This record gives sequence, structure tokens and C-alpha cells, in this order.
Amino acid sequence: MSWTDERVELLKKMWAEGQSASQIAKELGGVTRNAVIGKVHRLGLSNRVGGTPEPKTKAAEPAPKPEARPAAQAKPARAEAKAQPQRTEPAAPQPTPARKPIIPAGQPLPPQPSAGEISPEALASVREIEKKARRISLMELTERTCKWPIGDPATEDFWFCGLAAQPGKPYCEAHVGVAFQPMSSRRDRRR
DNA sequence: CCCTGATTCGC
DNA sequence: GCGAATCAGG
Repeated sequence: MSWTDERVELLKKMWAEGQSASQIAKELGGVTRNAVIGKVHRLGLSNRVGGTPEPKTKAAEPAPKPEARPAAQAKPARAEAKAQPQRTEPAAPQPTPARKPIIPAGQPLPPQPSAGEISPEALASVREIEKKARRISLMELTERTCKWPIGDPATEDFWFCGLAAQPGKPYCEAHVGVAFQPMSSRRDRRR
């Protein structure tokens, strides 16, 4: 496939939205993430808004390439610093230094089990699992990490399970078990 | 191991 | 210009 106008448009759009190269590639189809990254660079929109928060590495370019372009002084200026797109933030009263562009967000997360609704066995197993959870952060979630939330989102005691998720499922095996319980299992154990 | 973007370089 | 291979990092 080639970089038609439309495809480049979508690329720009998604890249601006903060989508990863692989996601963009998947969306476009017919290209790999490498192709996307390559194109992004060629388009000169490599650095995403905000400057270079990442210390990155290799700041120096020891590559001694004294290639003196004799004929015609090409355009040395390329990726000029044009980092001021600045999205018009409606208002950010809250001192939110760390902004989250957009979260891939897959399936909606189920509500945390409000104790008493699920079987004691399941509850017990979840607690067990939570002790083994990788405690990954939001950014570390991928399509194959368990997205089971643990803790209170409003506090620091919040993280995601992060264990290997079942292919096609948003959670690890254990959490899939407690997340998708047939209603038959919530048999009223009233007494 | 999964993933990320960055760079290089033959085509 | 393109993008696979490779690199460097998380």
C-alpha cells in the first residue's frame, strides 16, 4: 500500500491523538509500525507536542560525516522547532502536570465487586491474585495485560493487576473467572 | 516477554 | 520516499 492523502491524514490524526505507531499501523492496515514511524519522521512530526520530556539517549552524534555537499546548499533546516501547537485547554485549574493523552481503552471495566455479590470463593481467589499482581500503571496496560483495577482510583493505592491476560480477554485467567460469573453462581446463599 | 519510538541504509 | 532491520529503552 502507499501513502495516499487519506492514509497520511489518518496517520497525522492518530499520531496527534497520541496513538502508538503500532496502533496506527494496525488501523491503517497494510503497513507495519516501522513504516508508520518512518513516515512520521519523514513528515517531520516526530516529537509529539510538549517538547522532549524524555531524556532520550544519544544526544551526541559522533558520526563523523564531513560530507561536504558541494553543489547547491541543500536545505539544512529540516525539523525546525515548531513545537507550539498548544491545544487550547478549556481550563485546567487542577495542577495536573501529568496529562493523559488518550487511553486506548478497550472494553469497559466492570464495577469492582461490592462484596457480598459474589461468591466467597471468588473473593478469596481475587485477594490471592492481588497479592501476586504486578501492580502495573495505566500506561503499562496493553492488550495482553490484565486490566483488573485494584484499589481506590482516588488514592495512591491504585494499580492494575497486570498479569498475563487471556488472549482476547481483558483480564488474566483468575480475574476473568470473577469478572464473568454466570448468574447461576451468585446463587443466593441467604440464610 | 511484551511493548515503545529512533535510526540506519539498501532499495 | 519507503520501510525492514536494528537499536535503545520501559
